[in-house]
Amino acid sequence: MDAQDTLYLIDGSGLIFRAYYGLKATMTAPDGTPTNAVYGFVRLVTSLLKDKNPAYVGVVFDAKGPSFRVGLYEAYKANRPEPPPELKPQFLLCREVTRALGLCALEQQGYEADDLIGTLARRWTQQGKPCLIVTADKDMTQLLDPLISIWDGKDKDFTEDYVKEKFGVKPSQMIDWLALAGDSSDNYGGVPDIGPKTAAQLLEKYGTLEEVLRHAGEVKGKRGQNLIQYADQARLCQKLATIECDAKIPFTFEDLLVRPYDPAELYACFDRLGFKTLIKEWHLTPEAPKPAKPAPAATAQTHYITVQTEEALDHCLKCAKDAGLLSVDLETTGLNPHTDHIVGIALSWAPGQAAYVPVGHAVLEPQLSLKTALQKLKPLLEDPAFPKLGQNVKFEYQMFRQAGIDYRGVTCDSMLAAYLLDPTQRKFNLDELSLQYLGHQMITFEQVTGKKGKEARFEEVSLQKATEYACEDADIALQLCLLLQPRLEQAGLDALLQKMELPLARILGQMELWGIRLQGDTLRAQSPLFIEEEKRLTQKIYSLAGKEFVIDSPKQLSQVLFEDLALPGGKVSSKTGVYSTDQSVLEKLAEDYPIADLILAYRHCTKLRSTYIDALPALICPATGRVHTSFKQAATATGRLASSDPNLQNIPVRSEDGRAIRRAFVADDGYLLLSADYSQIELRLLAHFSRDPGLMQAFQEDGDVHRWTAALLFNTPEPQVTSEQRQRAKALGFGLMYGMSAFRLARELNISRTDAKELMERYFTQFKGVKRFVDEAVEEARKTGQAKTLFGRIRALPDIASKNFQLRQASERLAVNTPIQGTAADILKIAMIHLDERLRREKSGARMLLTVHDEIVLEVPQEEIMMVQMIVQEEMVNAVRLEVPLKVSLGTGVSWADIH
DNA sequence: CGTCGGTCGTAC
DNA sequence: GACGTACGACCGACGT
Repeated sequence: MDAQDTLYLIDGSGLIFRAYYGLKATMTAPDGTPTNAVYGFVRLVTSLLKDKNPAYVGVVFDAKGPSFRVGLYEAYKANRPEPPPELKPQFLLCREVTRALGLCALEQQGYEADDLIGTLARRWTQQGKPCLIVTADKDMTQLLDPLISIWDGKDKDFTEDYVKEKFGVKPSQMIDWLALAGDSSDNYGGVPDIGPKTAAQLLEKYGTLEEVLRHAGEVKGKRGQNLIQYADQARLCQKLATIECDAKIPFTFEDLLVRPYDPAELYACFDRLGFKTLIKEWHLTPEAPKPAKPAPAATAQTHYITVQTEEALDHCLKCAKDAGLLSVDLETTGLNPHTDHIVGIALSWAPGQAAYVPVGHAVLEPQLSLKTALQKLKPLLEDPAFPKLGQNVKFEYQMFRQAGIDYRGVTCDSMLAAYLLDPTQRKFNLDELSLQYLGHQMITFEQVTGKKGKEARFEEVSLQKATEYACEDADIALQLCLLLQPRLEQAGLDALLQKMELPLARILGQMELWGIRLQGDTLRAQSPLFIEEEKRLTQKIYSLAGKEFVIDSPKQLSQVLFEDLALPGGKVSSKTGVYSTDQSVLEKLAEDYPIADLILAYRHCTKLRSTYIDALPALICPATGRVHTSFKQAATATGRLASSDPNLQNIPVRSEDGRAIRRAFVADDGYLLLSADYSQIELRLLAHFSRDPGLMQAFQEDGDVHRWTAALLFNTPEPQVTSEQRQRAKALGFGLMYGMSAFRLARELNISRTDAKELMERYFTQFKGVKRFVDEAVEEARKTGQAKTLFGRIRALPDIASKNFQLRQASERLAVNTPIQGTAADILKIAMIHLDERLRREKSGARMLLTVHDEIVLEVPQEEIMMVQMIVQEEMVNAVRLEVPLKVSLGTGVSWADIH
């Protein structure tokens, strides 16, 4: 279905009412006029415009004055109360804003909105074109037919099945159903004693109202009598419920064409209503419209073609070979490489030049088969010497791999390039990058499919539309790569892209494809136990609190603890003014008040259950029985990876209950899990960067670094260091890397601020190199405006010289922490790349599955376990040469819990 | 009614 | 206010 062919009819009056009651009535324009209904209405209409990009829209309102139905029945809508005074002025405002948006506002004396909608919808669909009605009014379902569909403006489609399920009748019986059951909002009663259920039963049996009335004698009891007595009333109601589809109206469809809006007028309109967020979203300004700004780099002229023959594909390949590069973008049925498949391949070889090769669209036009297309493309795709470009090439790598192609020779990924240039940026999707770097607004997926999110099926899109969309993706990715490559080289980041991020993308793609085996039943069995425990704790907490409340709500909990029970509350949030109820506060309270302990236990239970026990089994891929996390390579400010869906980088390990969750992660049959993690990598990096002799020696001796530090710090022989001294040394070490304050250290160690301050000073006196490193890191950041890792990865620190003390201090902490955390991330990435290469060379059957910041998890054939342990250790330890040795600890087991 | 920020807790 | 990097569940205010 093509959005441009569709007529959209919006039931303005009905939606205004819904918006009014749905949104709180506290919103007002600067002049005091209530605006909640207008706001809801505008939100709906604007999102429709954005998502569907329609050509024809009518926004239909009830006319003032009586409708023709009053002539049929005096009391029609008589008991409907006047709209509330806060709503009344909003009707006119909605009409105004409709016009300001370039849409037609329709109304006609004597008719209700329904009649205009019915009439327009029928006339439009007579031309064989589809119509979508946006309304929340169930009465409208009588209009449903193959070309007329109804959407409630939120999440429901009023399909025939939906009507059948909800009301028990077919859409064509809706009028008769209303006639029998009545409609209180329109003040017609139908037949007494007959409600929705009975009406549906009768119509199921007899088909129509007239047939029901004819068989009234067969209906038992009072209802039968009433059917006879009130037959005429029912017939009248039938007339009232019938939407007039042949209204005399002066409009033509040309009136419904969406006109370009006048930005200045729209600004004035939104401004008067006080819709600030909308002004921002639409980039409106009070000035007259500027001429559309030319995109700085995006090519204005585009030549996109659809490839439907082998000859045409050959031609594209020749173009690519002549150009010496190829940008590739796949269109698929979805994002899961295990269950989804390729429906088309977009290729671009020069800015503005692209081709789309559809191979699996559910349309009648001729297409090449996937097999044919891939056969032709394979040599180029697998040629490591022929440069390929793309956006998020990890995905292409995965999809190609599932289709039997070993995608190689990628020399640029626009997402990764942009990430290296500025890793603090929020988003790296193609749309954002296009807007940011090329000043070009791309077509949205919704505009192409005409639908939102899940229901959208790219394979059903016409080849013409698909070509526009897919070619743009490949084209823009190519343009971005051409633009970003030189900038990378300029910034000295090219090697990181070529030698680190691009090779890693391939490995991550492979790791995600493997996934890790998860025993869902093991987890599912635990859920009821946790729920039981939660119930028990809940009751105990209620009884101690003396009332029931939502324990999960920090606000309510704080009220109970610190106001009702008047416990000593400490921290107060600056933003919300609520007493904190976090772990540290509750732990303090727990010394004296048992309720705090119970709440801690409750939190522990609900956390584990909702975040892991209930969530994880749902993410097991039915095709593989394993969970396939998504590793995000462009997510963190420091260069670390992130994991989501599920996040496998925060699976519990510290508590016993938590470890039970790790027990569900197991090796495949015949395999063992092998986990290798860098020991103290960040502290070792601190030693490396600072060249501090004391710290370096601690690692060279390969003992207990915290004990060693404590010995130096407290001037005590190592064996006599107390556990408290060791704990303090440990907290200091970590605190330093994070730029800790004396305040925090004091809290951590439960000592006074003065003692903490003195401790820190002692540390800096003893470890002079560390002090020097911290100062130099800050100084360097101030000079360059950025922090840098050992391998040249950068992070901009715009606030490093800020006059705002807080901002500046935060940046100074980042200046110290980012090189350490980021270098650790770099080292792990290098180790992964070396390890992958080595396992390949040794023809090992071991598979890398996960990585958790300083850890790599592999699945290893049992018979290879000894060899692979050696290999992993070697590659990790030798990933890089530092002033101090790297150390790796290894563990193996059937489950992930067996290892740590 | 949807979105989004705040708080909390898990990991390294 | 007051130690870095993430993801995500949940609540509840916001929008004007």
